[in-house]
Amino acid sequence: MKPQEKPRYQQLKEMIVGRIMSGELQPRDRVPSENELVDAMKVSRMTANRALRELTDEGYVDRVAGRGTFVSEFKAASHVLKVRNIADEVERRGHTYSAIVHKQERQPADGEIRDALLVPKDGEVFHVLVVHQENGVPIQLEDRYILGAFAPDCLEQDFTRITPSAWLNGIAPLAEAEHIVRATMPGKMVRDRLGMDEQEPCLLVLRRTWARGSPVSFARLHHPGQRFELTGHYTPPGMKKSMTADVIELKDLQR
Amino acid sequence: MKPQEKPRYQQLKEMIVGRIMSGELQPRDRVPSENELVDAMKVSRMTANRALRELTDEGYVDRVAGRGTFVSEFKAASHVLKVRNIADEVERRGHTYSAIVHKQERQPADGEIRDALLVPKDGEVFHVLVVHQENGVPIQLEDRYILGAFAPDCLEQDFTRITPSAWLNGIAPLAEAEHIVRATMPGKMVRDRLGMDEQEPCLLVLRRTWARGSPVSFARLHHPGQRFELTGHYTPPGMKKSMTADVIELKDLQR
DNA sequence: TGCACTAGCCTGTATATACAACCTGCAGGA
DNA sequence: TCCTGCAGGTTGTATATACAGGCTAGTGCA
Repeated sequence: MKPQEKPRYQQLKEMIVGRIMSGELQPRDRVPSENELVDAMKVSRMTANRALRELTDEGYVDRVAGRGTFVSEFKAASHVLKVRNIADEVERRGHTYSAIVHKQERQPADGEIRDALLVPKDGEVFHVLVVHQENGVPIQLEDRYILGAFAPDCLEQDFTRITPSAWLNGIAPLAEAEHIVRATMPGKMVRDRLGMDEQEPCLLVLRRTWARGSPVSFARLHHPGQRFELTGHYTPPGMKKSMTADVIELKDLQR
Repeated sequence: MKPQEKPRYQQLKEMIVGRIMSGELQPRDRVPSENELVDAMKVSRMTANRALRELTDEGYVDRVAGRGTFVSEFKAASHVLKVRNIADEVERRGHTYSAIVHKQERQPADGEIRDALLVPKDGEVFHVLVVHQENGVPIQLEDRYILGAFAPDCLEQDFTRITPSAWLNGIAPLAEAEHIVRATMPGKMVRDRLGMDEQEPCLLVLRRTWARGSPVSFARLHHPGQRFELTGHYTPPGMKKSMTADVIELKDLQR
């Protein structure tokens, strides 16, 4: 190993993650086997094994003895700090999910949004305003801005059938996410759309996500404070084979 | 490898984690080196290496080439979903941390607390009520219950010098944690202790922690909504050597 | 046609070996 | 006395090899 070089197993990992992030390898696609990597990259099988094994631990790929190695379905971002897809949350509770799309339009990027998404000069963003409902009751107001260049066919999507977040995740795997959680008193617009009382506080989650190396979406997620909470559960890694993932999820208080 | 046996590297890992969890190995203690494990456990060096390397990834130990392997300072819980020690948070911002202890007393476990901590019959808990301050301004009201059997000398601690959470973490490493985040309107007691306005919402974090296999502490952490927020940052694992940890931290809005 | 079996690929684990880089403590020289 | 340099232990990486066990496709038999 030459001095300034990275370890070979690390090079292998970055090569494979690069192919996944660029979209060359799609979820469920087959990743080269250990022996193929041995031949192609001139490494020993143990080195290829280490690269693929670590990618498994990190959630990029799944391996099945006898079949091969495949790109994971939910990829990196589902691994550690996932805010679950709200439609899945609702259905997991056995309830009915529905959504109302209030806005879905193209607009020039203004100051705050332009900064958050690093929108290039005269670049555009899409603005989506959706109310998510559980059994017909509003539980989240999603106020989302999406980088125009990343998702050009945003206006053709039916966001009552797929949530914006799930749709974005399908375009390219999420590489990075930033969350801010605040307690606020909602303005009138938010209160009306969520059917909240005057005195009810609001749990506000700001979420910015990255893909392919740059921020692609920024969302303000408002939740009625009296009815919802975020929960997180942490268990130490590695000791159990079928570990429950560490997630932050939105939970119905059922009051 | 015999059929019903676990892999040897896994046995090694569990043996070492067992020693850490039981307190036999304390933070900063030296863990047996690879060659010592080779002799003691009759495995090859690569197998010992894999065990120790995975424990490093999982945050249990730190390794330094040339020196050895040592039990990590902050242990498992600091790894993924850490709510940082509030005193460290404040000092990291270059501000002055202080605390006021309002209550520090022994009491019988009542219904909700008894359930949360699985307190045995006629078991006791300690109740601690502390206001944490940044530059003299209250930023968190900590309302904590600690299992009596776990921390018998709780009443002798000076919680203006060490936070209850840091003290508990020193008794035994945290094995598991559960968080619930809510937006609420605070009651008068909370409002007064935190110096909040009537109309100001409260960011409430409920936190339950496990050690040695059972819950040991339950805390309600109230934060003034106008001044604080929780932030989380997620970056994909494994690609960078000096990765910023994924933490949820309490951030001063500096309004 | 239908079914059983096997060859061949795949992952999972384990070992022995090798070399580089790093750190500490100590011996020996200036 | 100070400090230089080396010996020995430690981790980090890489390779070659081996065997067990899971999966699949195709061969060949009934």
